[in-house]
Amino acid sequence: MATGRTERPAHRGRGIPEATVARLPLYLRALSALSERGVPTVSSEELAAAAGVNSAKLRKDLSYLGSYGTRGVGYDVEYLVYQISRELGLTQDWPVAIIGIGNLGHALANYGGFASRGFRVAALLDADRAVAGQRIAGMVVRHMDDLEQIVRDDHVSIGVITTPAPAAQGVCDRLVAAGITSILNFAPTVLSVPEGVDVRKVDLSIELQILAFHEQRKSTSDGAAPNLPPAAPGAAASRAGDVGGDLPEVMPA
Amino acid sequence: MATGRTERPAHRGRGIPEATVARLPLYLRALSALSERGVPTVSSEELAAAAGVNSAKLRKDLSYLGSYGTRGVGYDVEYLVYQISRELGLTQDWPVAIIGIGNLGHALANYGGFASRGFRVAALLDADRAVAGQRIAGMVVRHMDDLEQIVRDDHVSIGVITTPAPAAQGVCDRLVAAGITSILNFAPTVLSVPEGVDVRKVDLSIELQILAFHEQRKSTSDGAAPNLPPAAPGAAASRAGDVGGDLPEVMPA
DNA sequence: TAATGTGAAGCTTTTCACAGCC
DNA sequence: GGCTGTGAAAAGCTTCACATTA
Repeated sequence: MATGRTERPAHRGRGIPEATVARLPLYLRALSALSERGVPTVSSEELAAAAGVNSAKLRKDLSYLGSYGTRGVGYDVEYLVYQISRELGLTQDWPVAIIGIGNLGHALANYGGFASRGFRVAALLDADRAVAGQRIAGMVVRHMDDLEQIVRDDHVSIGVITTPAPAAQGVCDRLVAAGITSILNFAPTVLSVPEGVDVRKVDLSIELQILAFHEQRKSTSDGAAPNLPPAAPGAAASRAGDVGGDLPEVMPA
Repeated sequence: MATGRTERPAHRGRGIPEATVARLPLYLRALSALSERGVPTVSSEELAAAAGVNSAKLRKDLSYLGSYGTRGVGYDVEYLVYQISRELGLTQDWPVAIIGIGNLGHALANYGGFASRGFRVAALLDADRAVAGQRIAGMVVRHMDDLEQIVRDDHVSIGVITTPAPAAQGVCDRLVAAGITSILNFAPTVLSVPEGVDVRKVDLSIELQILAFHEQRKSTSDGAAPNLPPAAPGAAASRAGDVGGDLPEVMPA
């Protein structure tokens, strides 16, 4: 999410669009796969296909980083891996702390994908003293009391919040107070943070609801229902204003 | 409000912008909290604050659903909860299958947030016969062999893929062949699907990389480094200088 | 009077299409 | 000949500001 800061480093050619930044990791992943297969160069068409975007968009995106391709040939895979890694800041180490060691925190602690690109799980924390002390994924879970000290000593730069929703804002505030300016929030709640702190969220429930919206459209607009869903049992009952009268169970044409 | 009239809600049909759809769940969550606290009405200003957006955007978003507010007053909380729920398709039941019961699948199976809004975990599946048969979150894990039958018999409408990346496309293909048209993918890979199938992805590693990008900018553009990150291991510490790049060699992490 | 609903303006992102270069 | 890099057009999204209405 945008920092809201208006001041720009005034570097010529800087100012990569947010939408582009969000796709760079995708390109990087596709390039890494090519690299492992020993492929030396790749065209925008091929790379775009591997990343699931169209080639014009890919070329435009890459053009914000510089002119790293060769006309008539394509892009050097290794070179591009390096340039994107550098742009994303993956050539440095990013110690991460996971706060809230429930089911999800536990799963993330064991998730291999963390380590792969400069992200290193530096600490696991939990508010429950029964959890603190446990050994998970080769690390001892620390108690929340030590949060500030851990952030300082281990130079934690990214906090991952996997607590229950009610605890999330409090944890967030403490992270921010401890100097952390990048937070990944898995708790289903909106976090409010001061200017300059970036929060990104991962929200299962929101994703499902978006899918449901489109799924609903599919079965109502087509005559042919793919996997007909069973009728609704407990729907939100309307009070306040009889809703049923207006648009009762619409089935728009 | 809402009398028996069949006045069409302004933008019905193909009309609701994708960006708006993605925010409706956020509004719904904020409204549900208000509802539980017994708040009867809410202004766009208040609701927007609770959802973390600005009020003009909120009003515009809601206007795509219809004119559900009252000038001078605000929105009726219960009524709006119902309208958004209906628009999102949450007044019906959405049986979900989770495929791949590793750490993450396990965590999701136990995650309470599923059940809350019409999403019901109908089945857990795994390719490993040692996992199939186990009891998790009150359900018996089924073997992948039964996928097609389960999808059919339980009217599964959404597939959640939590397999390792290499297995994901195969699972996806089978889901699609079985008639599923909505997929939530947690595997770090691009899925290719035919037209008409919706895929949404949740990707931890991408989110972290986006955070890293902004974090890097902060420390290089500001004089004041918040939590100074330790220098990279072997990486060429090329700072914000542009192109210049040579180094066709990679710098993996 | 207070707060919605919405044209219009301003931005951002995507797509097009082709000049330029290897 | 093939493919990148990029202006320009189109589409999509956000914000403004105010007429409108309960």
